[in-house]
Amino acid sequence: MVRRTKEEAEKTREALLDAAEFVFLEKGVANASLEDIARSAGVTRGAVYWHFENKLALFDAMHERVKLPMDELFERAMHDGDSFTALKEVCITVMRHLAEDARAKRVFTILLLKCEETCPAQSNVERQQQKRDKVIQRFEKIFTAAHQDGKLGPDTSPQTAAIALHATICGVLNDYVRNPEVLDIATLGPQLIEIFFRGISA
Amino acid sequence: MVRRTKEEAEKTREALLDAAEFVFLEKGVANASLEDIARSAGVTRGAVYWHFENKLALFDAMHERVKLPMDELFERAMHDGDSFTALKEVCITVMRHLAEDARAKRVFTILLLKCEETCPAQSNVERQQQKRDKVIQRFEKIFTAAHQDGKLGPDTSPQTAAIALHATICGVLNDYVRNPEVLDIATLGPQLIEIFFRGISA
DNA sequence: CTTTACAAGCATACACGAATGTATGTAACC
DNA sequence: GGTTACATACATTCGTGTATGCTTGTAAAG
Repeated sequence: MVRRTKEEAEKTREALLDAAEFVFLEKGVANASLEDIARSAGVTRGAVYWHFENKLALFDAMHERVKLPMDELFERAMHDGDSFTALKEVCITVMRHLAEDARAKRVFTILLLKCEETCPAQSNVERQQQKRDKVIQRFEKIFTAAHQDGKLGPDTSPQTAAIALHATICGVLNDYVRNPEVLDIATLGPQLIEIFFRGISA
Repeated sequence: MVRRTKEEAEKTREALLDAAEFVFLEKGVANASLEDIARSAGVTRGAVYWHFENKLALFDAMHERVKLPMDELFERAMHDGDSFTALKEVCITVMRHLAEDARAKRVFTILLLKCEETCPAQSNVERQQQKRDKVIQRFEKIFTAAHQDGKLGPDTSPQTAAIALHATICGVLNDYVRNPEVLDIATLGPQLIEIFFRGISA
């Protein structure tokens, strides 16, 4: 059955991206064939190669369709004020958002568990690194301000606190995608953030 | 050139496992062919199929050759006493060990970044889950004792503390393998553990 | 102490399927 | 009538698994 109008073609594209999420999640990116994805979307490989150049392009399109925790963390940490408590709120909001946005959760899980980082030159890995650095830099700025206000503990530098917060958040998200049914991030996330900030406070 | 004696055959086996580590690290598990690994070890695929049944068996053998952080964490947390400070030391020791043991670091990196978790029924994933549960249970026991001694903060349950500690450790290790040259785990690991324990203490 | 048979430890050759990329066909829209 | 949006068909590559060949250690037999 041929999609005729432009809107129907767009539907096919979206269906392919949706199918990619589920197939990648189930079989892993490397082990999933374009045939699998096409069939899951109710079309053939012809449709896939019409909309996307190849598997990598499909993967990238799927990736760019969602806003992942680290993107959101950076954006919100930029705009939502510099205060200590505001940063806490941002962290909690980002975690909660991942639990609520099923699509973001799927793609994030794929990136963490179902996808190999091949050569470091891969655009995916590079961008990931840059995001990480930006987030940590942003954290460091906020913690430096807090440090000057005497809010930080005496033996914790702003830089250490920034890297530590990033590691903590990554840890929670990591544990969450590995057992989403056990670890309830909506309640445990805030608690862990609370523990962390208590640990670095004066 | 044919390896003749039993010892030389064992050398070939070890060379294959070593080669597997480096090739998997570089190209990812799925993208690495047995041809790649054999050539990297200076032999042909014939040697690979003589020593191992297939790629999965080779992967498992490589995996079982090392002791990874979670194994060590469980063992040491079992034997090294139940005290609060002892647990801190255990966490730090485990982190430091990963930085020092190049082979363990390689395999751990492969498991985290270079290997897709395919079907959940895979033995690898299951064992990983069981280790995680055991470690957390062990943590919970120690924290329960600390709670009864009044060492724990009033609003943090032993269970929460256990999961939180696990997430924190995973976060550090995760960040470490992603940028080993930036994040110096030998100095930052202990600091983060310190922050965490300060956060949960009364 | 030599000879011989056999198996270990690989290398080489071959068959096979699976996935990819492309080329072509085809129907409907504009 | 041409282009869009696919389906279908084809060629090619790549990796796997297996079968076979070859060389050497090794142990039993004489």
